[in-house]
Amino acid sequence: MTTKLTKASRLRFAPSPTGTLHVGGARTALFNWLLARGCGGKFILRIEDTDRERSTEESVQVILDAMAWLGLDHDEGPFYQSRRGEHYALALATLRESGRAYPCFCTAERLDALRKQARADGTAFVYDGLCRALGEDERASRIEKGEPHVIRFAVEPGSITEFDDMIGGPRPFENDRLGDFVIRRSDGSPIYHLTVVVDDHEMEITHVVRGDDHVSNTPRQLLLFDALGWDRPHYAHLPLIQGADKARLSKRHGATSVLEFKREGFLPEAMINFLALLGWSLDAETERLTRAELIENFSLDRINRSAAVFDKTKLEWMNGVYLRSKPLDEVTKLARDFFRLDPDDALDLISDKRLDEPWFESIVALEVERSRTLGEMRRNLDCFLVASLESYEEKGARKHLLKPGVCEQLARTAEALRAVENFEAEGLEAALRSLAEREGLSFGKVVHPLRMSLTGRSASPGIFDVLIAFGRETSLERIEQAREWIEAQPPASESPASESPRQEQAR
RNA sequence: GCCGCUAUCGUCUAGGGGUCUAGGACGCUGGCCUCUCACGCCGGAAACAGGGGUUCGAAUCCCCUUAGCGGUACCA
Repeated sequence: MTTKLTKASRLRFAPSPTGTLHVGGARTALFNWLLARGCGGKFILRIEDTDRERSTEESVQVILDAMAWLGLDHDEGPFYQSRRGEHYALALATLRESGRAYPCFCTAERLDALRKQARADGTAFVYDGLCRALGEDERASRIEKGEPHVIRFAVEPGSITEFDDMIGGPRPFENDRLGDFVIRRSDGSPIYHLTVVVDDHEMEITHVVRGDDHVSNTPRQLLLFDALGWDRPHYAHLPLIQGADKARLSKRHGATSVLEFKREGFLPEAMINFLALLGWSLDAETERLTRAELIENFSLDRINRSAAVFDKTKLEWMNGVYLRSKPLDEVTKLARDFFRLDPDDALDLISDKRLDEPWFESIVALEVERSRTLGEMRRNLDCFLVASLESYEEKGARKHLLKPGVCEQLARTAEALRAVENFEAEGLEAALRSLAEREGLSFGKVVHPLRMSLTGRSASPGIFDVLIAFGRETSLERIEQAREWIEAQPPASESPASESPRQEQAR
């Protein structure tokens, strides 16, 4: 077995189903997947659900869904540790027979006391091996009596475990710091360290690539591999991902679950690209890499040794880049599916039907370059999808609608629009420009109130595009509604800034 | 507390003794484009944690300090 990855290499992702798949786990999965795909080896999915208290089926489903969304397909599995009890029991028996494991009857109270004492002494807690000294006869009789006990692994005192981390380099470890650790609970279930070792061996895992939080587990697992007489896999420990405050990523950092990003309208390919660049880089400038390029170029030796902060803003930028680079019909389909998927979204029947019309593609075209995610696009497109506007953006209304003369001017704008022969960009521009000229107004003074009337906002696609998207009839309707709204507003308050001339200037 | 890992712009990073007056990207910012917003384009501010060594020469090697993170379970 070599460090180099070959077609014979077998890697795995082994999450515990105790919550959602967060970006850290997703990155670990991605790195394993890239490595496997890059060398033509196998990628195995294993669900580590030996903790019956915390593992849930929903969580398993979430992991599966998230992996599928990201396109991280596995060649074998998913295997469930909860269904592999006999394999662990067998390994346990072997260890018992060879004398490398023994029953321990120490109570939680005694252990707690030892822990406190160690703390007081300024040293790390290590089990003192009390029960290791027990004779087989006593062990048998106490077990016979039904005394609760765990099984501990007997660590060779004074020994050293060393391994060469493919990312971190040589890591010698004093086994005395471990003490005889537990490998089976008093309820008879196996502990993680044992299950990983048994599974990694039986599934013939050659390279274990996992989070940095597992480094301290590695010596224990190595000890078990050795005691069982099995070959050790190679290890690579990935630096962790941190939140903006440099703390370990958690719920308080906002969206951290992969499926949350999906819900917000991120694209899996952008997610993959971004995650790959968290702790790994190809060179000094390459930012965008396709899946194929990642597979081809990804390698362990260009992985950073320091933790990276998850920067959502940059992810948003990258997602925008991907969105903009897609062909329009593809974005349209994505948008349509995304809009319909959102359970919180109350698209009425009429607009839902319109999602299938060519018209929908035309409005998507207007917002792609203004949207970084599909969610943002949904919000930007809202004014086109509702039957009528419910409100006007406050600041914009104050600036562009509630000014003297605007209401009347909108009436004349409406007239001009009614008179346009061909309701397309050229004709509309000519009409509005000549209107502005006749009125002695800047073009913007004509456009802004119109934009507010049509979209309810001060920012939108180009006004001609907006007019065309609505069509003459709806455009005129909205102008009329805006005029009614303006008239319904209480007269300008007596704030010094707005003063009297405003009313008088009204023509 | 103890053990371990890490330390380049706010963030992701390039850099592996001279080519570094430290490069790219996000973000921020000035400008151009312009009916607004975006997009795009052009410019700007912004970093080698601190202190000792080693060396003719240190962002690069070593040590210490500091800071952050991880681990310290009958969780995984």
